[in-house]
Amino acid sequence: MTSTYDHGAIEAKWQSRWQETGLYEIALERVPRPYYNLMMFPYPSAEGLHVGNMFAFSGADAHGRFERMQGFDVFEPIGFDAFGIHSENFALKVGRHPTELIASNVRRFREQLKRLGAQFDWTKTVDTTDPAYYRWTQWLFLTLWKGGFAYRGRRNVKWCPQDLTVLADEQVLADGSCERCGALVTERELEQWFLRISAFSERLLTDLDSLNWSESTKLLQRHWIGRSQGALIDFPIDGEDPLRVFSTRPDTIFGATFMVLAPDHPRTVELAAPELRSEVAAFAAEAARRRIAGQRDDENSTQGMALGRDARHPLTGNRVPLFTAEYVLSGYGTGAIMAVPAHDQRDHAFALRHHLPVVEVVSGRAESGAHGGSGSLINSGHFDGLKAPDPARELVTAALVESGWGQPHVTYKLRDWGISRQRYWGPPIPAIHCPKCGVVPVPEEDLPVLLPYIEDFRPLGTGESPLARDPQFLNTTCPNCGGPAQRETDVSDTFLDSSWYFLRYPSVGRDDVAFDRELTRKWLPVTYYDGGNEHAVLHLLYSRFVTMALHQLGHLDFAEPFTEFRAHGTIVKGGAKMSKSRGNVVVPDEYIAHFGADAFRLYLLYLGPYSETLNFVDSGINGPFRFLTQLLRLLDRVEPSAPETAALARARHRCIHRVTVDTPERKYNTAIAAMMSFVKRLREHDGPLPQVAMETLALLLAPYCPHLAEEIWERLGREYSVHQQPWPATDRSLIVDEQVVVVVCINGKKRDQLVVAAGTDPATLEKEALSLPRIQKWLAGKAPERIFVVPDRQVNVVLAG
RNA sequence: GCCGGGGUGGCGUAAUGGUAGCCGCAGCGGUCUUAAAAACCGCAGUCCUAACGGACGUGUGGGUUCGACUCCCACCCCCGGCACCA
Repeated sequence: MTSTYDHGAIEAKWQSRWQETGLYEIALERVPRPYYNLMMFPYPSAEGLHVGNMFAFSGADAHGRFERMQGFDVFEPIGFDAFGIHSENFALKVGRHPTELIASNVRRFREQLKRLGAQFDWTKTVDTTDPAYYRWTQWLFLTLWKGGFAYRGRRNVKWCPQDLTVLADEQVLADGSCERCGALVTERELEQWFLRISAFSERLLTDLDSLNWSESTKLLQRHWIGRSQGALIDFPIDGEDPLRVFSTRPDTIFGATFMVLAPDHPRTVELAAPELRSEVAAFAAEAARRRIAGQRDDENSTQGMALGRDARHPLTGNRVPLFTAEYVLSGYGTGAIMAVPAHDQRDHAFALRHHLPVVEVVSGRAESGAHGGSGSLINSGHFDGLKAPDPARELVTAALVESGWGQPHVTYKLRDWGISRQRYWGPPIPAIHCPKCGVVPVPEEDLPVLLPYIEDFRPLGTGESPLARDPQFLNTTCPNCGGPAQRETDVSDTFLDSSWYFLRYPSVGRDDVAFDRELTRKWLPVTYYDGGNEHAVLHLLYSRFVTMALHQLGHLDFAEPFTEFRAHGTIVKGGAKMSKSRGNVVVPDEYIAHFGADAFRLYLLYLGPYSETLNFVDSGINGPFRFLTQLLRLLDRVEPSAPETAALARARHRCIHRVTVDTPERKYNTAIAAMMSFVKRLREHDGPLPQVAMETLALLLAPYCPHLAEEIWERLGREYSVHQQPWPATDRSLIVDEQVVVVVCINGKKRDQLVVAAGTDPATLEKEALSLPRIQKWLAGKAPERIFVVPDRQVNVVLAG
């Protein structure tokens, strides 16, 4: 009896069959046509896999399965990104130790992922908290360090003076207070590890042009890297070193009427007139408080004070007074600017408030406030009349270079990657602090540096990681001199774990190398990467950096890790992001239990275009579920000897065509709609159904509903497995209709229609259209002015008047 | 503020210069049933009309075109990212 859809039994049956036969285990060394189908591995939260994960994995898996049926040997691994502050904070909250908590989350995730029925190769899975993995994360760090890409530096961290702990940015509330105790958060400077991503700023930017990635993702990266071209300009100060500024518009230098230093610029207090120094220092402190709190409004963007001292304009020798103001940031350019109030809005607002002169140097309309500055230079000495910004920018820069006060310069917003975390739940950074030898790397043969089990893993009050609590861990000997030494107690950022996991997958199981040279050459770079744009600038950029560095150090043959990247959309409900506080979280398990994984996958992909934000509707899954039920029931009507009518053949090939075109373009929704239409057509068909119709449906459905496709394939008497079959071919001669409806319009409005053979010539169409009684009536004896004929589509009769 | 992505029936969406609303959801009517569920058949943008038919209709206003959801200009709203980056 085939008429009931027992999805539970069907899905369990095929999942165990796949496992028994190792259908998705790829012989990585041997297979001839490697295709590395990667999706972003999940962070195993306590809530379990959410709908967003299910959606992404369904889409990415449909892609992988489709490519497999195109003849590729598709390697599709999955893993767990299980270290990190999120996990640790959650463990703190529920009062359990992350070691056991995360392990149980991972177990749950495995089960859920298996129920989804994706073609994951479970023999090649990765868990970032496994010493067999993080040993190589530590190796990566050492390799980068030895290669000159890691260094120690000082950076401010957010610090709660009451809890005596380092805070993550998201633990600071909008008013600058600690989310736990409400105390005002301050900053504290700590010595930390940095990775020199800025070494590749230019390459990370220019490579984007040739990468086959979603444009939306590339745009986010370009923005984040933030390249600006301009000049460094020195303004001399009597009796002091000159003050250096960066400007993207050196051509407006004649309009520089004052200068501004960031409150925390190292020279702000030093350059202030002696009687103002304490006041300037107080201002800087207050500015720092507001900056930590993330407070910014129009009021404090014009807040600032004079330093009581002047610089000199390098080209005119005029006096230019110095100020400090909050709107100038220490972290960008040189932390000081030449202010051109006529052509910069912020400078203009500041000048108004502090009654400073505004000198226009670019002609053009300036109705109110500053204008952007394109036009011709004025008030600029012998540069007057030059077109600005270009070519004036270049000529003024040249003059500055000649005078010795300037040089061309490119700056980037991208800053080096700070990887130190003063926390517990991460891989220990493999460094040793020796009083004699300084900071020395842990020898590679001593890896992994195991994360010790520490009962009390709460952050310490010293700004150090809780690992400092464990004397057994802390105290060691220097690998260099053999004397007593202490281990680095910070752990590394989770993003370091995920910056290289794709390199590991093919080499899982190898305990002698992070990644095998031959396997890596064969399988990487990743053929296709599917992921969310929330990782566009962190994970995806860090992975590119790590790959570039390893390439430069001779460990990889390629510099870019992901040949093709496609961003998927997000699932929302009621137009809003799902969140516990909104109470609109969908628990996928219930849907899968009730409708089956196939129906759930189909529903998620049918919701709309894969790359867009999509709205989850509770009852929506009924449609795809009914479709699968009907499809299964059609099997009862198959007679192997039944011939395929011409009309059915056309419908079938149209369906093949749509699914074949739409699937690789990730238009899963329209591909599914095409299959639904074909099933509808079969249901309306009188008499027995030809076997080929159902076989085709099984093949087309295989990427979307892998279990039911197998079931149908088997019930049709075909050999296991449907997923090893070649994709069906489209007969292009059959994808157009024999007869077409041609709409007849008067002045663009539909008035009647013709049914004619496809390909009828325009002259005939025109003649037949005009002879229609209804059209005759509209013409009312008048002659048409013009007639437009679109073959197989439309005849538009234009009447005067 | 800047940069993206959107705005189409009650809802999710389809159509990127040629019949707007494919495919679904929810709804309504019917068949079957003691009944309900399931299943199956049918209706369904809005307004006018007894009907034939007609008018209007893709965020708003303009434009290009024989013809515009689609292209151009201006604006409004929603979502996401960045946010004093000189």
